[in-house]
Amino acid sequence: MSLKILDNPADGAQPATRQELVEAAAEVFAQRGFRSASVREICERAGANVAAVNYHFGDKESLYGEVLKYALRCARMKHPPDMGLRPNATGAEQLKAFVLSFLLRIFDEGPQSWHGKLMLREMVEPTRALDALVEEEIRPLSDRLTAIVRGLLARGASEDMVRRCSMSVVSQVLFYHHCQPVILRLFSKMKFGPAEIESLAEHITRFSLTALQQMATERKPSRR
Amino acid sequence: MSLKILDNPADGAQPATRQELVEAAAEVFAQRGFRSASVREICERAGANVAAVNYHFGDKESLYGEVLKYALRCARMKHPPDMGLRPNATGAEQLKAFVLSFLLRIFDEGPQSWHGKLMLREMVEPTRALDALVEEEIRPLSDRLTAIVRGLLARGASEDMVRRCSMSVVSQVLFYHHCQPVILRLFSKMKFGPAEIESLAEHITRFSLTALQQMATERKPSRR
DNA sequence: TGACAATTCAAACAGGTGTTTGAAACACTG
DNA sequence: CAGTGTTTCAAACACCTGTTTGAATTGTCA
Repeated sequence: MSLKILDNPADGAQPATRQELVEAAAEVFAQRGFRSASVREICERAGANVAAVNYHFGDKESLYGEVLKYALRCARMKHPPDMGLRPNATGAEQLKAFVLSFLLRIFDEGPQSWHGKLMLREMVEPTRALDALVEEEIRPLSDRLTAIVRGLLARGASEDMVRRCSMSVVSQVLFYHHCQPVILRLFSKMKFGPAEIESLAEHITRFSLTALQQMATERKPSRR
Repeated sequence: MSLKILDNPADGAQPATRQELVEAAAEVFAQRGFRSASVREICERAGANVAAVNYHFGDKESLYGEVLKYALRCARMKHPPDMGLRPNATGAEQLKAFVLSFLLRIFDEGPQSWHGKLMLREMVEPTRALDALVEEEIRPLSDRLTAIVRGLLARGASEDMVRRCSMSVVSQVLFYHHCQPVILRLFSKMKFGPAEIESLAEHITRFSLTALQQMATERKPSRR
C-alpha cells in the first residue's frame, strides 16, 4: 500500500479535481446557500462527474465544511486583521485598522467574494460548522476588538460596558454588508468600491471614537 | 351560543383555510426560508390538503408575498414606531423611542416572531417582494430616523453625514438580531428578554447620542 | 510489459419538490 | 327538493434532489 504523494511533477492535474470542486462549490454555496445549492451544478462548474463530490468528500455536507474553512483561510490571508500596524500604535489607530480590515474582508469583490456571503448565510441559517468557526475565527477577532475598546474606555469601565461598546463598533461594520440589498434600494447612488470603503471606515471610526471618549468620562454608576 | 357571524351548523371554518394557510406558511417560511419551505409541510400544519395552496393563492411564490405583507402589518400594528410619543418630545426622546420600538419589533418572541426572521432572510436572499417592501415599509422608517438624526446634528451637517449617522444608529439595532447565532455562541450568558432589550435600547441610544453631539460640534477628526 | 490501485463515468436509485387533475363533498340559492 | 358555484381531497404528474453502483478509464509501480 502506498500513501498518496502530493507533489505531482509534470502536469499536477491529478488532485486538481478536488481543488476545483472546492472552488466551484464555494461559488455556488455563496450564491445559493447550502440547501439550495445542487451537487450537479457544482460538479458541472468544476468540470467533474456528478459522483465526484461523494467520491472525494463523502457527502455534500462534508464538502460544505471544507469550503467554509477554505474561504475563511483565504480571506484572513488576504486581509490580516492587524494590517501591518506598528506595535506602538495608538488606540485610535488600532481601532481604525480593525474596522478597515474588517470592511475589506467582508466586501472583497474579487473572484472570491465567498467569505462574506458564506458568513452571512451562516448567521441566518447556522450549520454545524458554525460552532468551530466561532471558536477558531470569530472569537480571536472579538477578543482583539474588546481589548482595543477597553483601552479606549476609562479604566473603570465594566466588562459589560466594554462588550456593549465593542458590539456597537462591529455592528456598524457588518451593517453595510448584511443590509446591502436594502441599502442599495434605499439609496441607489451608493457604491462600495475601495474609496467608499476607506471613507466608510473613517466615518465608523470617528463616530465610535467620539462615543467611546464620551462614555469614558460620563460613566453609569457601576452598581445600581 | 356562537358569537360567530356565520351561523354555520357544522363548523364555520370554511373561509378560515386561507388565513390558516397564511399563518402556517409564515411560520414555516420564517423557519426554513422560501426555497426550503415545502408546500406539503405548510398545508399539513394548516390542516389542509396539498392542493390548497395552489387553489387559494395560485402558487407558492404568491403565498410568500402574501405572508410577507401580513407579517409586516402585524409587526407594525404591535409595535408602532412612534410608541405614543407626545408631539413635543425632545430629539433624544424621539431617538430612544425609535430604537426601542425597532428592537421590540425585531425581537418579538410571540407566536409570531415571523417579522424579524422573514426580513433577515430577505436581506440574504432578496425576492421580488423586497422592492415593494422597501418602498412601503422601510423607506418611511428610514426617513423618520434621518429626520430625528438631522435634528440632533449641527445645523450645517451635510446630508451625507446625516445619512451615515443614521446608519450607525440603525446598524446597532439590527446587529443583535442579525448576528444572534454568533453572539449566543460568543457570550453564552446573553439573553434577549424584555429587560435586556430595554437595557440594550438605553445603551444604543446613549452611545449614539454622545457620538452625534460630538460630531455636531467638532467636524474635524478628533486628535488622540 | 502486466498488475493493482486510484479515479472517472453513465446510469440508475429512492425520495422529495411544486403543481395539476377530476371527482367528491360542501354551502347556498331558487 | 334540484341546481349551482365553491371548496376539499387522493392520486398522479413531471421534475429535481443527493447518493450509489459497477464497469470503464487512467495512473503508478514492480
